[in-house]
Amino acid sequence: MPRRSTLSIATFNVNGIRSRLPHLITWLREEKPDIACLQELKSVDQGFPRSDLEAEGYHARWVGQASWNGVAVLVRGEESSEVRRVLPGDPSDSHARYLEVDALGLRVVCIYLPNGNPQPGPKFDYKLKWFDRFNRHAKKLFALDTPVVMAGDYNVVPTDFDIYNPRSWLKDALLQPESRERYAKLLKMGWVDAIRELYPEEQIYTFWDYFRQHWERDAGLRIDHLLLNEAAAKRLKEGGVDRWVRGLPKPSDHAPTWVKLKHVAMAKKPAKKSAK
DNA sequence: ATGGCTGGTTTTACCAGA
Repeated sequence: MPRRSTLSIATFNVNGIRSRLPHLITWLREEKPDIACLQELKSVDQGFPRSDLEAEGYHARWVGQASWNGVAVLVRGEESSEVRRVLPGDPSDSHARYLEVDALGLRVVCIYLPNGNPQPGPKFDYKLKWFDRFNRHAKKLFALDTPVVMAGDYNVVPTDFDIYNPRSWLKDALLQPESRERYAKLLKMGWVDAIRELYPEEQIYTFWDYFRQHWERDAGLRIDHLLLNEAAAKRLKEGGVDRWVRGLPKPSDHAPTWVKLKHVAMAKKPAKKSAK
């Protein structure tokens, strides 16, 4: 296993893992995240490119689904251990949107929160219900002594500062007060929005839609988030957005977003006996 | 108010994304 002084954890909505595999591999080689949470695989379990990623040195766990959704966690040079692959609270929910693992001394939660458009409507109702279930579970996770990182596509623009211009998005599910209230509730629990913590006064975007040359005009939204519990927030060193990946030809509409945490000791050395 | 673009499937037409 590679020696690590810091741990980097990234989240990347790939928008189709098979069509994005070349970009994903280019990015993994260039940035070498220790842990990568992926969303929108749009692939059944059998279609997941496990061996391609293993050839790059990454062990993967994933939850697939035909056509839509799908999440995965990649760990460089080490296996993760699965904690759960279903968000608790609704046995009838069959969407592949959640994966929770232990890896490299961290608890890592990878989420693909429902988009919720159009709103109002059943999809928006589903979004809010999913969000409520997530918040209930997040409350339990926050209490862990282990550092916890909840990373993913939250499909929420937390404030008007997190979008180039809210005007044409006012009716969108991503900006609704009901969505924002639930995100704010997480922060109120104590979860630290790592990117906002690091850049309190900069406009940071993680998503640029494919329309109207939004990328070229840097008309973006910040919707991919990494939330840290206290133990993780204490170790926060840096973070950022790998915008260059959004600039590649035929890109995902999201860019990888990441944090670096001071390394978590994996095992304590036996205490030295005092020399008295 | 609409549509602009993209990936995946049900493929030359659709759904969903955000």
